[in-house]
Amino acid sequence: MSHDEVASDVAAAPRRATIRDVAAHAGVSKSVVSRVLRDEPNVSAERRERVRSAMTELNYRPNSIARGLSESRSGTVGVVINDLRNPWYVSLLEGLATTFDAVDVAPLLVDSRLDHQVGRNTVETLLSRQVDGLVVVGTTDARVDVERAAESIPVVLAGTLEPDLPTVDIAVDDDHLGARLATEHLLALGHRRLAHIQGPGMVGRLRRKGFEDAIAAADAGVEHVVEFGGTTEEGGYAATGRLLDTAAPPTAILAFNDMACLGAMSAADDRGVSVPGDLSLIGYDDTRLASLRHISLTSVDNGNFAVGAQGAKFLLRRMDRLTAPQQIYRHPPRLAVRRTTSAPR
Amino acid sequence: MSHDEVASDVAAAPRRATIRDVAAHAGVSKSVVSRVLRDEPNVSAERRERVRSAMTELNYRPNSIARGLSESRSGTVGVVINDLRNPWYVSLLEGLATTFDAVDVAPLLVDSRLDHQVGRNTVETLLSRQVDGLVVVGTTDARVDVERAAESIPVVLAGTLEPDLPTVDIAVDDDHLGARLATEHLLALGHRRLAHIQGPGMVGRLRRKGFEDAIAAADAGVEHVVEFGGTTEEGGYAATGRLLDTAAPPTAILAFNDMACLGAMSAADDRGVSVPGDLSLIGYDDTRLASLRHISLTSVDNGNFAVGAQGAKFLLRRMDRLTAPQQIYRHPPRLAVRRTTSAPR
DNA sequence: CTGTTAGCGCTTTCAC
DNA sequence: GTGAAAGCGCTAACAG
Repeated sequence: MSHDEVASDVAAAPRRATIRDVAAHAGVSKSVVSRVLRDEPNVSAERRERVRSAMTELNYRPNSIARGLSESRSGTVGVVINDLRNPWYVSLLEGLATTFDAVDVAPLLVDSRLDHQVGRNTVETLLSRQVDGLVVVGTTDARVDVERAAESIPVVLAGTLEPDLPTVDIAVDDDHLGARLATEHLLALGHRRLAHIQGPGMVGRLRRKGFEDAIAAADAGVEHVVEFGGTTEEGGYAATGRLLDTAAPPTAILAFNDMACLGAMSAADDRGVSVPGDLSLIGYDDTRLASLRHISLTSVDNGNFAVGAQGAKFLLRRMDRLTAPQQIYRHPPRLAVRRTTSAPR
Repeated sequence: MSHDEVASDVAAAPRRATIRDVAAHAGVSKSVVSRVLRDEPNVSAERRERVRSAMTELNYRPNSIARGLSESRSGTVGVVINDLRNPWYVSLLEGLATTFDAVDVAPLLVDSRLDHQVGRNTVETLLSRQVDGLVVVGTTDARVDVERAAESIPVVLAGTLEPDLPTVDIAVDDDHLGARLATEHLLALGHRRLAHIQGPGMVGRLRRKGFEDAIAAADAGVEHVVEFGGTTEEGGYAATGRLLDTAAPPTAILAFNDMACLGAMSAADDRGVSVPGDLSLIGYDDTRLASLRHISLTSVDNGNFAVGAQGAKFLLRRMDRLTAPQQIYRHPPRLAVRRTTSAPR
């Protein structure tokens, strides 16, 4: 068969150089090239150099798919986030990415809410993509899928405590402590009528407990009330409405998160209740939102970068040893005091 | 060799069923299974059924890596975002993901700012992961890398106009129109001293042009000034400071984006300038931020979901035909009027 | 240290 | 219709 130019409008994309081409070019065998590629020791300095320069000359780039097939791993991990629109996860993701990058693992990010909308099973899709592990970021509604996944691949939770399985590691901030710190701050300012807007799941229960325990530890004479508000601005807005439209409204509110806290702020605005004059507010997560000047929310910094980084480390460890005993990391949170808290009038 | 149980703490993870197992189980050849897998026609109904049930029985899941190696494609595309912390891209991403999901392509999301920090080359990393294409979301600083990448794989720009290459498709909103709409709104309200906070790059220039053209088309007697402010809250804050601390400050400002607009809002707060009473403000992108009650920014909705969806379609098309002629999609923007604009005092 | 030889799980000819 | 055989680009034994 002659080597005539095939009629085609596609530029004759020069086939990528393969390990074989490099071997030929350097006058060695494939194996040597493979060894150089993986920085193995058993290669003479001279040939190593020869291979290296052959690689640059041919503009060689290893094919990670082929490698994956050989090593039966993909070099990717699935990162399941419930809803990308609430950006509390941003620095957690950065923590994950930084750690994974260092070992050449690529996170495959999926928004399970979105997947749900288009009717596909997030976890199943990731599994068929051969992800080497799974990071569940924040409360998930794909609980059973996660449990099933944990049977076949390493799974860690970051920023959530559920589902709590013996072979699933957990990296979170200490929600109980965070809520306690926030509440103590309010008590120290002199507030005596406090409210908490509770969020969902175990995290929600822990933050509530932290709130209540701080109050229980305080002098008597502190009133408190808990209202369910969820994770959204909307939820915080509604809950705060219910709290403020009472005979003796609270003088301070600890919200489940920053979004709900913003909702609380708006509810206060609507009623002419001044923040922090008439009402102190504390959020949770210390998102970028909280630090915007115009908002300037006092908020609990849950150290999400560290949580993400530790979650990634847990996963990497578990990738070596699927059934290792469960490890839990609780990051100590820190209160970031800004302009939505002050002493009560 | 005997089949003794090997001492191991790892649960004998039952090897995933392969196409071979399915074939054996169904009593057919690999080829038939492969055909069923890809919904090819030339398989008798009876055997097709047999293969199907063998698959379910064995809980078979195709290995996308192996498939990728065979078809020399990975089924992934790289999505390069400059900075995840400014969430203007969220719905653009949803548009991308929705379209890609439908054809089983997985977006590999990378934050080039973060990559830059850890000293790795975003585009190069993606290429070595064998992505089948590249989506550049928003202004990028990896311009030359993108240009190089465009030589070997399909590239589209979403929400940015640079680098403008003949084989790189573009999906954006019509920035000139968007800025014009916003400016006309201000003019219609009666404002006669307007300012614009300009952002970077071609998008920045277009929005500025839209601003200026709207004013040029208006009755005479409209003063205007442009101040560079960039994309961040910080930048908007500083620029607005400069604008307000003059003898005849503007009564309305069109900011480059919502973040800068929030900065503008804070600068106004600091000076006791009331919004919208003394100063009307318009953002751009209509992010989730803008619609938060407490913020309630008038903003230009750039239809990012549609932009993302169209960008994805462009890329899929180009994956069939790398050198197709350039296509450009300009989404018509829409002004979302909220509480930061009103007639001047 | 080096080269040879088998695969990894799938698609893709090409005969039958 | 169906099956056999030959890869995709790499890693991983195994002899030398």
